[in-house]
Amino acid sequence: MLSVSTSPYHHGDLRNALLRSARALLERSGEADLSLRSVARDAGVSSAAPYRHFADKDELLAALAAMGYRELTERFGSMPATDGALTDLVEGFLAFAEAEPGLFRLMFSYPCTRGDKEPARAGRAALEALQHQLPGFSEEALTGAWALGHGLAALIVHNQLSPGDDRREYVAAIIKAAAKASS
Amino acid sequence: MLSVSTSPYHHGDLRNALLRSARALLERSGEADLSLRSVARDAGVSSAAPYRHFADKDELLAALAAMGYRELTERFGSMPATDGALTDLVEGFLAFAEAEPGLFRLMFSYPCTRGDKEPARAGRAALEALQHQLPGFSEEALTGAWALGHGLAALIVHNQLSPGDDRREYVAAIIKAAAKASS
DNA sequence: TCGGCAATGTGAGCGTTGTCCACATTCTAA
DNA sequence: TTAGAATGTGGACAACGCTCACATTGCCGA
Repeated sequence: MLSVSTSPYHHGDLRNALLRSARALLERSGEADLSLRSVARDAGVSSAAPYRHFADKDELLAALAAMGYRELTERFGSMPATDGALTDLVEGFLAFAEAEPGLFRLMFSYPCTRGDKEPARAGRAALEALQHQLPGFSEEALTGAWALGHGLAALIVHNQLSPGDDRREYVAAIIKAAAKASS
Repeated sequence: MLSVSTSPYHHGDLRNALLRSARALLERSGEADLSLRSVARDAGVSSAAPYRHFADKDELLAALAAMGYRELTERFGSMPATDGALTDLVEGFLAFAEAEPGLFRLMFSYPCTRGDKEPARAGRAALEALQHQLPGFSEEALTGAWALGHGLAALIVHNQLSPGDDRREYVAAIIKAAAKASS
């Protein structure tokens, strides 16, 4: 056969291709329109193919969420442990949520009623990694910063809050105000 | 006719009945299994009936989320404006999320890309109501407490954190630690 | 009082989805 | 080389969101 580029029967790296497609579709069309079939279409395979790599749709989403947590951890990994680290931590959440709101929403709304699911583990791992990376801060302080970052980012992603021009300054102001009010 | 209790053709209060059914199913089976058809079944009507009261499924969920925000506001409405108000505020989130995790998740994961949707408005309204109820605190402090409450509750709902026996003390410790670390 | 219209409910049906199945193709190790 | 594991296909099924034409009921003006 001289046919130039008939796609081979076996894809070669379908699992990652599906994750990439899903991630792109998530940002482009939103979670509601993210069907397994559309992911398969985007990756150029049949609608049954994904089941060779993920038990069900949920498992694909879980892998995507876990991927997000790992990248969030990396982002924090390159953070200096200075005095403003907690502000940087919160600000990092906002930057992440702004860059990929779809993935952010998926990560933090994934229903993990059973604690053994992958995203829950990945989330805990991210929190624990943070404790290693910033040993100067107490566990409570880091948990608080994590929660504050998540909460602020969620408010912004959901259009209930819009920080001004300087996001970092805004975050610092909120932390300072809350700290003063609760002292 | 002597038939004792044939349900009448017209329900009478179907809209609220649907909301009640949806809310119950949300807690019992989770959001993934919450179909408009199952809500209709639970309310004892045909699967097309809900469309006389909600434009689509999304609108029902939006109404449910808005309802949640109103109840959250009420909860905070009866809060004394003492020194520990911010801790109470955060703790209120945790209590709400614990009581109805399904509704909590729906409220805070509802995709409001367009800012004019009802839940986004209800969320903003709740935040603004808080500023009226606790005039002694700055807007930044209240926003921070709101975000921290949301974030901590999400961590707990998603099984990534389990506070000890005394939740309020735990919250206070986190606020104090974060405040100290960022001072 | 009655007649008609708006409001509200029904059942059937369309297109899409998640998932499974039997089968086809390719890769790999013995 | 060849058997079996891995990976892909097309077709099917039930459930879903949603729409339509039609049925039933409540209510208001003549």
